[in-house]
Amino acid sequence: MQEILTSLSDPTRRAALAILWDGGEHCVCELMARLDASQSRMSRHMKVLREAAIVLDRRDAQWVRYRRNPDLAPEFSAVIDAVLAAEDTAQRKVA
Amino acid sequence: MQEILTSLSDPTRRAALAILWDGGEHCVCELMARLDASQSRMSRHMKVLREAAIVLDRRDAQWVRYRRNPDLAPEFSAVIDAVLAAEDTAQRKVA
DNA sequence: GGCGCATATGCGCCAAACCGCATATTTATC
DNA sequence: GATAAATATGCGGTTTGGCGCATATGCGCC
Repeated sequence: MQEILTSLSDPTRRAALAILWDGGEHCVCELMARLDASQSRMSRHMKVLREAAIVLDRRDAQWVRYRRNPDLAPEFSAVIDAVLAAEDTAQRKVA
Repeated sequence: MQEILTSLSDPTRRAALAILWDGGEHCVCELMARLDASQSRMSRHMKVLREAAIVLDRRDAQWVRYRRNPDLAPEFSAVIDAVLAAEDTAQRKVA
């Protein structure tokens, strides 16, 4: 739980999760581009998410593809879903 | 959202929320005792929760009674509910 | 084997978070 | 008005987190 929440307390990591939460695979380079983050920054953030077991990674040629961990305990998935939904709602309110 | 998650990333604050989430009022001295936290530590943690608008406080004689903020946006309440539920589940699994 | 692209990581720096200790403030009691 | 209980807060110290820069590593291609 602690690790999950620490992971969620960074806006860049939440944004990355919002992208990964579509269920698909996304390479670091894509995340970098979409989130306007430097390479080392993005890589480190993904490491945090990986070590918290929130996401899984897979080597594919020169890329590393990240994806949502489907085996994450449901209680934790529920937390992440709630956070992403809340952020989405807050976003819409502003827009 | 950032403030909410920062608030939730401390275990003492989560424990305090778990107590306050019964809907009742609880003074700092009670939280101190139940969470085995020093006075200044507890007071500061409650300040964080108050400034994030997660809880409300009320002066009552020499005590300050804290309670859940009923007007917290539902998206945020949902996040907190999910976190407390997850922690509860994790707890039961161990016990 | 050398080159180029994608990713990871060691290092040092700076900012933020948490804590204990001491002190201030508010209120009740006598 | 002095005293005691409950709470808040200024201060200094330690830890943790995020970052950029440089460098290492893995992989495909020629």
